[in-house]
Amino acid sequence: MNINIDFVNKLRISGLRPTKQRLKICEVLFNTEKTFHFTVNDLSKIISEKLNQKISLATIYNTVHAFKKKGYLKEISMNSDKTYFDTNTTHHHHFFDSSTMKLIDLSDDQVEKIKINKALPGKKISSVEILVKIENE
Amino acid sequence: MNINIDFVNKLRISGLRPTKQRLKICEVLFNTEKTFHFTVNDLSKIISEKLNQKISLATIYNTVHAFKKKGYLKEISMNSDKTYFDTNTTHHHHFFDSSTMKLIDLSDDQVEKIKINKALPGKKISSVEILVKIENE
DNA sequence: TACTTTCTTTAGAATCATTATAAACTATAA
DNA sequence: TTATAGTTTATAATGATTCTAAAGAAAGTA
Repeated sequence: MNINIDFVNKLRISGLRPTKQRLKICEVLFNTEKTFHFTVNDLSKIISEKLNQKISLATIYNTVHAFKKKGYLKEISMNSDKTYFDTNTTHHHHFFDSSTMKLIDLSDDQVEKIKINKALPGKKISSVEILVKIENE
Repeated sequence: MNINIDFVNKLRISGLRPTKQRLKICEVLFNTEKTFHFTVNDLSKIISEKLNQKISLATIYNTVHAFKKKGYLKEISMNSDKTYFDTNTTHHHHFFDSSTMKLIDLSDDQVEKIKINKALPGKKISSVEILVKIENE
């Protein structure tokens, strides 16, 4: 499996030991054409149901947080009982469909430049995220 | 107290019975100059510690949700372990200061008009919210 | 290779916000 | 005053997330 060699290197470079649990999670998250949104519960189900593997929930939480810290995942800012993560770490925004409870990417160039005309002394902007809520017409 | 007469009327108009618990919560939330942000836990503390009153947590949850449903409160979209509410129900956005974990209003006219150049068939936009994360310089 | 250290994984317990339940209570209308 | 529908409440239940402490695995060193 040469796919995994990349992941092994990436993990090592990040200071994370390439354990088989982390490699499995890498495959699920980063071995796809398209980026996607997920909750820890989603990820856990993919691993146990689709791949028939057993990785402890605690490990999945640990790994997701470690990946987020390293910048390989983004946490999405929205109010929900669950926390959503995004494998698309480029700067972009989201639609949230209240009818289906699903997130949809809204790329940066599909939004006209946002200009914030308010400065807060001693503070700098670290991110600007738009959440567009949609519903059935 | 003529303040309360207003609240009694407002509650009645909204189809909510003006109970003493709801009136007390109205006073805390709406009897101030400035709007503010709070969590259910904050509100509960204000009532028990500052006002020395006892309102069940369940009632506070019920009331806050009822007020939100009627449009007297807004829920703020951001990822946090707690849910934040806002007594400012006009259309506006937020700064979230990661250093202090506090929300700051960003009024609509302090943001240049947002244009979303992506339409989703069969869906309509119900809200557009910007969250600007800031940190110490 | 053997040993040591440090990092990881794990099951299960603990925590914390929130919601559900069901009985007691209260506002309202007739 | 009485009946009814809406409310409050304590408490239990739920569900996501974090903590714990012990067992296991990777990396570094000789």
